[in-house]
Amino acid sequence: MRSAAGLAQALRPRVMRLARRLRQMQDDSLDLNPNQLSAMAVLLNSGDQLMGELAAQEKVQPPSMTRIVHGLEARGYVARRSDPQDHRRCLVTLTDAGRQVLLANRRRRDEWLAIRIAKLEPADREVLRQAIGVLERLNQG
Amino acid sequence: MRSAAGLAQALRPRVMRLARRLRQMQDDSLDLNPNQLSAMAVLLNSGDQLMGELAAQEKVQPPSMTRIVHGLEARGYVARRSDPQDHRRCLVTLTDAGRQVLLANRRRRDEWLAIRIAKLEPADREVLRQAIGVLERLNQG
DNA sequence: CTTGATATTTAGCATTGCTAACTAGTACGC
DNA sequence: GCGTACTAGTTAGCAATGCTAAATATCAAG
Repeated sequence: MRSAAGLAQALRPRVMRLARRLRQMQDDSLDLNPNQLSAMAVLLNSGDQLMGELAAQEKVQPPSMTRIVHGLEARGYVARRSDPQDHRRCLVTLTDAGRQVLLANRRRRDEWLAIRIAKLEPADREVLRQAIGVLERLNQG
Repeated sequence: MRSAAGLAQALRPRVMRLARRLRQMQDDSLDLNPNQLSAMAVLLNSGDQLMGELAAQEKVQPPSMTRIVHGLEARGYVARRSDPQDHRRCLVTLTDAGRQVLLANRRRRDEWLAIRIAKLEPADREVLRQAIGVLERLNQG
């Protein structure tokens, strides 16, 4: 079972299942939905963004991003200001409070996975370490 | 970076991203939503189910499963009959048409992944082959 | 045969995505 | 300059889909 097709058949359900469980971890006890969390992650990783850029990156339509950002703004996790060069544009910035909430949440999810990884054999961890690069190439290709 | 925490931090985003792309693949040109597809997968893997069992397995409330199954029944992908022993109960069965659609869809998604896997180096494929078992243990643990 | 429990469905609400239409700001040709 | 066309974002309203509460149908026990 080293053919690409065979590997795909075996890998897909396992990746999907792990992702589903990781996703379930993030909802508890946080008044942010997955979209809001995801938009904040873009701001953390790529810095301030225009509404349109955010919508494009998150693959939602502009009106949907308006709603998502409104929720974040109401909670004080992002701030908005109009672009001084072009007043049609609207720049969205992650606030310190937003950054803290996001990092805390990310840490919590990573912990859940880390605990499970810690229970594996050392050889299994070595496989995972190598898999990081492979997954990266798989996602980019 | 061999610690469980470090591995978790590196792996989580890559697994989530791959899963997101795999999920996006499945919607095109099929009149079934992810819930319906997932319910059919349960029927394929575990055989006929009661409405309640199906709802529990899919972690949705019974009324939601009613709606999901109605859609599948209207398309002829599942059949329902009341349990001969207990007429309150309702058994749901995958039809042949349903099985074919499900398998065709699964094949299509696997193909997308297989094409990407085929572009990797042989050494990378070997890592993936080993990762299958590791992921399995990670999901079970 | 009546009372209470169980499986499922129906009714109606909240959330969230979308498209279409609107508002505000910019840019270009005359 | 000024009107026309374009662009960024928002508002309005629809469709899909999750939920809870209440209704329906069936079973089980005294």
